[in-house]
Amino acid sequence: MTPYNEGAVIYAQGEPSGPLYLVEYGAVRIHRLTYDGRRQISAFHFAGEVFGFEADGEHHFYAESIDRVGIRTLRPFSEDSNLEGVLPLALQSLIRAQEHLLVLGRRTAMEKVASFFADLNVRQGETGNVYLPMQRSDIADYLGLTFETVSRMLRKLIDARTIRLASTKEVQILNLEALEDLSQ
Amino acid sequence: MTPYNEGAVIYAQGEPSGPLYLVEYGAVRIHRLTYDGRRQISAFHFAGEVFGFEADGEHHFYAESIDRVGIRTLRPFSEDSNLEGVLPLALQSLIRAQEHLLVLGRRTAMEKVASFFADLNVRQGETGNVYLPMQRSDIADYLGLTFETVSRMLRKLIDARTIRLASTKEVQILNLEALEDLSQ
DNA sequence: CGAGGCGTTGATACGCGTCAACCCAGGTGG
DNA sequence: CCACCTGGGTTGACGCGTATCAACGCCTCG
Repeated sequence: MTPYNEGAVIYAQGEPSGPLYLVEYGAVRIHRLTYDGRRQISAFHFAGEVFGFEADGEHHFYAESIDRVGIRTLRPFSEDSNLEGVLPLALQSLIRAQEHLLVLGRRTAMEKVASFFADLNVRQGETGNVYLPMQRSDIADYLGLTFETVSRMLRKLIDARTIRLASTKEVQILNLEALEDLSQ
Repeated sequence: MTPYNEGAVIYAQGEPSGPLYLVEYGAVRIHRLTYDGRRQISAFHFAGEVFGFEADGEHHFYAESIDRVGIRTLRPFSEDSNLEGVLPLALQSLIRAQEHLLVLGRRTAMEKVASFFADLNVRQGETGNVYLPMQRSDIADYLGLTFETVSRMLRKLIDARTIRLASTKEVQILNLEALEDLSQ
């Protein structure tokens, strides 16, 4: 198990790929930059999730730690391990990417932010308390928005008593039904 | 090998999944509808490509033929076939989905349309002639735009002598470099 | 105490969506 | 064989939602 401090590069675009990575604790962002500095975050990964799939032996994205992270390396392609379990994990990543396509392509800013919180709530155990280790600009780059717009949507959700901010990194869901209606 | 006429449903959201599907000829669209009628096309598939991956035994998208299509069914999960080849195919789908995320999240309408043509050009053999079996609204729903905007971007590309329309369904690329510059 | 990074809020601009009119090609029926 | 109809595509006028630009507050760290 390897620990990383926040903001560390776990792998970079262009590096050779190989192992898979299991998040033991903390959060990771997967992203890519365009020539002109725009950034798209394609995924966040939390404890228990696996990332690092590549088709051709080379990483096409950056993986960076968001907070303090523990990563275990899996080597499913070495001779002494099974390929059995890999396909379901890859399919899980595919499903997530496809769901994200729906959000990016056909949702308003409000719907994007609402569905982001609804998704995190499910992935964090449906406690109604969502932890946001990433900063606003990370959320924006994940949802295809600006951080100002993310901030404004938060304000609207707060004013509507749908959520509450315990701190800038902790969201309490006050009205899950309303949130899910917005997420569609 | 099963032939389908245009507009046929190959599988529907909610149906049990199982086999994979190999396109022998023609084109297929994979899409989903939102409660309020908006549609997101997550992928197009052309001859030689495989689709139909699901994580949990159920289809979460619709697969429909765009024109006349021939489909071969693959049953990699039956006992007499190999699972070997499936992972690379699944990873290919994952890569495509991730690339598409970049396009949907951080590109202008012009860049989306340009990168769509550049992508089709590559997938159709880089001949400089791109065949568009799908209608404008399909392209729009794939790129997260309206069909009017797609039409307007076409007009701009034509006026800039970047492409030419041989017919509404045939694009000739006149200036590949310019197209790729727009695609990033 | 000062500086810098992150977040919020406000004013304004603009890209794309919406709505509407029109064109064109293909198919059908008289 | 032509008139008509229908659906897909194009183009234009306008409005809205989100980006952009800017100011400011707060917290952390030196």
